[in-house]
Amino acid sequence: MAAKPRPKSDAPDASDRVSRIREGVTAAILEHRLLPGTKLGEDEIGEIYGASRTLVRTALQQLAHEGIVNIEKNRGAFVARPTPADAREVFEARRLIEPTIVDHACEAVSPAWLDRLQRHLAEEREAELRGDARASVRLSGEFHRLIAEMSGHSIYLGFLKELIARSSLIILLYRRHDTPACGTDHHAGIVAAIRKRDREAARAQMLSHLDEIEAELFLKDPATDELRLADVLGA
Amino acid sequence: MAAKPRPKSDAPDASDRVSRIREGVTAAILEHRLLPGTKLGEDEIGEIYGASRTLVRTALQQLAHEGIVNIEKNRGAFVARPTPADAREVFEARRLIEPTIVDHACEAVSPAWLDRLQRHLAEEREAELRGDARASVRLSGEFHRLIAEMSGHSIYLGFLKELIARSSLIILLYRRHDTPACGTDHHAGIVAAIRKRDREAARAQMLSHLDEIEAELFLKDPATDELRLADVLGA
DNA sequence: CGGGCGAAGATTGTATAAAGTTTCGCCTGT
DNA sequence: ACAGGCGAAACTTTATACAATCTTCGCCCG
Repeated sequence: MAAKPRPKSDAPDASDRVSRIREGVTAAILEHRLLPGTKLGEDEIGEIYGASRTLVRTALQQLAHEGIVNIEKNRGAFVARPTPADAREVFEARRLIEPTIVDHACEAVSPAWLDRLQRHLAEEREAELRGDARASVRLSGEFHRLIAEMSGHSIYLGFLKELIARSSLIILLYRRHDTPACGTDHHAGIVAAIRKRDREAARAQMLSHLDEIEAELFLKDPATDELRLADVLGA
Repeated sequence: MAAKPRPKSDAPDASDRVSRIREGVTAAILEHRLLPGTKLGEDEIGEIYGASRTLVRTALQQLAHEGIVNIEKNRGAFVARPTPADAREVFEARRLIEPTIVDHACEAVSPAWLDRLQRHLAEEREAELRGDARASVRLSGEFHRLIAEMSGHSIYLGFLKELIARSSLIILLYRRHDTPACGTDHHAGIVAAIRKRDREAARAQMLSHLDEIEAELFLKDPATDELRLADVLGA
């Protein structure tokens, strides 16, 4: 009669070693410590985490499936370098999915969740105040993921995790100015709408928030090899 | 000028050995030759494909990420058994994403694509006529994937591939009657709308098509262990 | 005769070693 | 001096061997 814990396949924070590697590398990419194009050698990572290449390889394959790492046959794994076309696709998908997610989040609202959101906003403000760009980037993505968790839809959550990870890379590559990745004010507005259970307002604010993020990107179209090279040299 | 400078990480039909295993197992699951709950032993599969466990393991991990296989620690891999709650999430996601996909497909329409769709419809009708249930199930899913490919959005395509695979399992588990998985007529109607570039009609038809599929499912809620057992014995 | 304990078997998780491929430096020939 | 090719080093890929874990079946005890 056990209630069936049912850890499912992709337990969010499984404490096994491959998850530690995956989350470590993910954090490094999302906080922009690892730049797009960086080679991720198996020995190198294995040394850092004290694991054999078998585990590292598993973690890298998962990251490849999430789209933030490219694995080239017989050449190795590299931090992904999304093209402008990729960027447009990612943001189009987010504009489609995230309004629906906040909609559901409005129905799942509870004091515990509101508290959690409030604490997150405080964390974001704090990071922004002390000018910690890395923490800001990470927290900014976590806000969106938090709302997806709140919605209770595991499929949307899985999709969005992928989209957020890719977005972080895109923002790094194509942001015009060094403005904060997401406006904390927008996030506060979204939380306010959720608190009032105003689904329409929440949808609208989420949509305009995403539009604003994308508007700050400079998505030049051709992305020819020459321009790519120029990017690398400039970086 | 090279049309394909980068094969990307998840090439759809890479001809390496792990892809062969993955596609073989996927096909078996999607054609309902492997039933939910079936254990997928590593040695067993490795023997079949003449590969070592390393490659089998890689393939199984990919399938786990796609959601059609569950990997339980120290126990092995099993064909996934989606719950009714999973089923509702999958179809909600499809209702959100697929109308947008056909919308884009309408803009990408070309004689070559129309021909491809037409040939696919013929294949579906043929399979249905000769009562080949396995081929029908497979082709039915491939129709939706074809439209996603047509839309040109690789992210939507990736998401939908996952959703289609899970849908196939869901339909197997929860279908009321032995009706064909998808009405071929509906597919023909959708193609007609695409040909006319009537985006609104295409969206509407796709939506009602999905509604109809879900309506034929019997998503009992509790899914207690006793009922599960009854399912197995009945199958 | 039923239930619990325990050892044997089987299966997965992990590490290490062998094999194949790519890349880059170096050398030779023109 | 430069272009082209040869070769070694480094890396990924694949296979195999070892360790840890779970399952199963038999046996003993109540």
